Amino acid sequence: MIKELETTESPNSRMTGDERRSQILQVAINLFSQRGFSGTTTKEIARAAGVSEAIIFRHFANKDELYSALLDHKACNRTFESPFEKVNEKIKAKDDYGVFYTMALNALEHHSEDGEFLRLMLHSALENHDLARMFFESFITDVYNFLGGYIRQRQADGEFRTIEPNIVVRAFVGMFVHHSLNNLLWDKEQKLLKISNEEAAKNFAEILLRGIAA
Amino acid sequence: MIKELETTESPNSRMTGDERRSQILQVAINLFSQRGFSGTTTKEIARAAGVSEAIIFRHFANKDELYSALLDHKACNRTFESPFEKVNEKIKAKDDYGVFYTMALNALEHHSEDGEFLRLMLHSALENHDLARMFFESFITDVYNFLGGYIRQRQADGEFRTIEPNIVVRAFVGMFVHHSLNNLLWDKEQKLLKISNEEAAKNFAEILLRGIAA
DNA sequence: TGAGAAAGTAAGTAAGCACTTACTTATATT
DNA sequence: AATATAAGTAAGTGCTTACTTACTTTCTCA
Repeated sequence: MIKELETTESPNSRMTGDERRSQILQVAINLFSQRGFSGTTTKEIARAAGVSEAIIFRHFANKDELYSALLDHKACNRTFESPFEKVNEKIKAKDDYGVFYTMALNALEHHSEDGEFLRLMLHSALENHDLARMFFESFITDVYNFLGGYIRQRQADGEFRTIEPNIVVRAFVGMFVHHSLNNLLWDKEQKLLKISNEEAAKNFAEILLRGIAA
Repeated sequence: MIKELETTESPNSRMTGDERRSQILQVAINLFSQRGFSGTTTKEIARAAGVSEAIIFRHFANKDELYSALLDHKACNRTFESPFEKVNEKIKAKDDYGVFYTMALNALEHHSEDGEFLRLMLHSALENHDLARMFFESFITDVYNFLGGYIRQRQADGEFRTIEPNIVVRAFVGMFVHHSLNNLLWDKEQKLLKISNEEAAKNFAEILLRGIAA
C-alpha cells in the first residue's frame, strides 16, 4: 500500500508523546477546574482525551502527579506574563490612576479569559493542596510588596493619606477579585451588575484613589 | 438491676432520633466544609459521629439528601439572624459611616466565627450545587437592594457622588469578603495583614465613604 | 412485665475507583 | 525490508464507595 499525502493528519489518531501529554493536561485542566480533584475520575479524563486510561498512567505516575503537573503548568504560564510590566511604566510616571486602573484591568481580563485558573486555585485552596498554596503565597506576596511599595512612596510624597498600605491593597484587590468571583460563580448571567472590565477597573480605581487621597 | 441516677448520661451511648440526626448533621457540616462533597465519604461521617454507616442512611435517604439538608440547615440559621437589623438603625439616622462600618463588621465577625459556612458555600458554588446557588442568589440580591437603595437615597441627598450604586456595593462587599477569604484560605497565619475585624471594618468603610463622597 | 417501637450493628452487595499487565499496532531509521 | 521504539489498547487487579439486609439491643408505657 502506497502512503497517501500525509499532510492532512487523521483527526484523533496517534500523537507523539509530547503532543499527547499536553493534550491530556489540557483536558484534565478543564475537568479538574469544573469538578475538583476528587470529583474527577481518571476514566473521565481518558474519555475526554479520546484514549484509554492506561496511557494517562504512561504519562503521569498517578492522579496526584497529574494534578500537580497541571497546577505547575498553569502557575508557570501565569508568571511568565508578569502583570507588573504594564503597571511599571505608570509607576515610574507616578500616574496614580494609571497604576490602579491598569492593575485592575489586567487582572479582570485575565480572570474573564481564563476562568479555569480561578476555579482551579479555589478548588486547590479549599482542598489544602500544597502547590496552589505555594503559588498563591509567592504571587500574592509580590502583589502586596509591589502595590504596597508604591502606596508608601506616594504617602511620602504627601499625595496619599496616612493608612496602612497593606489594608489598601487588600481593599483594592478585594474589589476586582470579588467581582471576578461573582461573574464566575454566583452571577454568571450578570443580573446584578453587568459592566465591562474597563468600566469596572475605572470605577474601582476611582473609588480607591479618592478613598486614600491626602 | 435498679437504675442508678440517670442525670449523668453515658458519653456516646444511645440517643433519640432527633439528637442523633442533628449530631450527624453537625459532624457532616464539619467534614463537607473541609473536604467538599465528593471528598467526604459516608464512612468517615459515620466514624466521626461514632455510629455505624447504616444509621446515617436511616436518617438521610442518601448522601445527596444529607448534603442538601446540611446546606438548608446552615442557610436557615443564617437568615434568622438578619444582618440588616443592626444596620437599619444607622440607615434611619443617615449615619453613613455607621451603615458601612456595621455592615462590614457584622460580616467579618460572622465569617471568622463560622469559617465552615464560607467553605461550604465555596465548595457548593464550585460544584454547581443548586441549593447553595439559590441561597446566594436571594441573600446577595437582598444585600444589593438594601445597600444599593441607601446609596441611591444619599445620592439624592447630594451627599454621595454620581456612580452606579451596584458598583459601589460590589466594591465594598469585595473588600470584606476578600479579606475573610484571605484569612480563611490563603493567609491563615495573617502574615501579610494582621488586623482586628473592627480595624478592618473601620478602614474599609473610610475608604469607601471618601471614595464616593460628593 | 412484657410487647412494640425505635436505636443500633455486622456483614454484606454491586458498582466504581486508581492503577497494572500483557499484548498489539504504527512509525522512524538503517 | 527488518528492526527497534514508542503509542496504543483490552481486560483485568484489589480496594473503596454508597447503600442494604437481617438481625440485636434498649427504652417506653399500658
